[in-house]
Amino acid sequence: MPELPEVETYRRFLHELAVEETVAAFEVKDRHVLATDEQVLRTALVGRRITGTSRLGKNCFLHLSDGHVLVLHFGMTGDVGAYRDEADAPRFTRVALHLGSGLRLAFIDPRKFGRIRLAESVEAYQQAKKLGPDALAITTKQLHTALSRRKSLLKPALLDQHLTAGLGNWIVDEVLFQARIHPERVAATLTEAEFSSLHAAIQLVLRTAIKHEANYRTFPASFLIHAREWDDSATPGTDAHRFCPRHRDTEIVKTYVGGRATYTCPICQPEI
DNA sequence: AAACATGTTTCCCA
DNA sequence: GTGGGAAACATGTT
Repeated sequence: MPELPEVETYRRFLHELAVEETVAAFEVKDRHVLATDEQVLRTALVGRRITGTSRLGKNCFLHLSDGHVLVLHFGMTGDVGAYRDEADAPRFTRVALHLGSGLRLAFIDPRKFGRIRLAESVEAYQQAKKLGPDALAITTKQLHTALSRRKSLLKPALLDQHLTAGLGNWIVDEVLFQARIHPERVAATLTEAEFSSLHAAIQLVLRTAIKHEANYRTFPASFLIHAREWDDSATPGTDAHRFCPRHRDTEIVKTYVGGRATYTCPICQPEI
């Protein structure tokens, strides 16, 4: 789940519940998700106030009253939750922040690919991870500059968080479908018009997804996402799922690009 | 029951 | 340094 729109949705959830609250306790149920020493985290958190939240790409930040930030990265299966009684702790809660109000915020992560760490600042973290500009903030010009030096395939380039931060596998497929560009085009060969379409599609897909709180099933019918996982009307003997929203007779094709499952419409997104 | 999975990092190779 | 491919991580779902 956690690509940029999910993380933005989580951030808003945490913002409402946590800002102006004090951290009363830091409970670790599974150390595996900690990227900073447990005691260091506890010392940094307990007694501090949460002054605000922010997000960069797929990373969510809780700002602390001493200026440091708690960085949440949700890996592949991370989620957030809130509860009051231990008996109501969500399944797979790995870490819980107990707030002064008595509410407990859960960092939920079945597969434990997510990480919690402390950073000096958002900027310090961005530098350490060499993260590019947020995918919602990147300009057409910045996108153009970054991609026009790339000889790699377009899809892997867009997934590279150093280039721009926040795009994940599902979003990139949707963006490329909306922009009508094939994922295996060489990044540097896009035309001016294609760079513009690409930028517009990134904005459209991210804004739409955030508006729907990343609840993919409620996305517009014009989105490719509906032809994915939950739509298991695949034609027997093929790897296709359903049909292109624009060409009702054309089956969406599943391939692998850069090792990742990739869905395209062969008519909308002609190869090379 | 084997296959597949939304992310990131690392290693090996050209 | 650049880019590709595969593996590893840990575990749930189909």
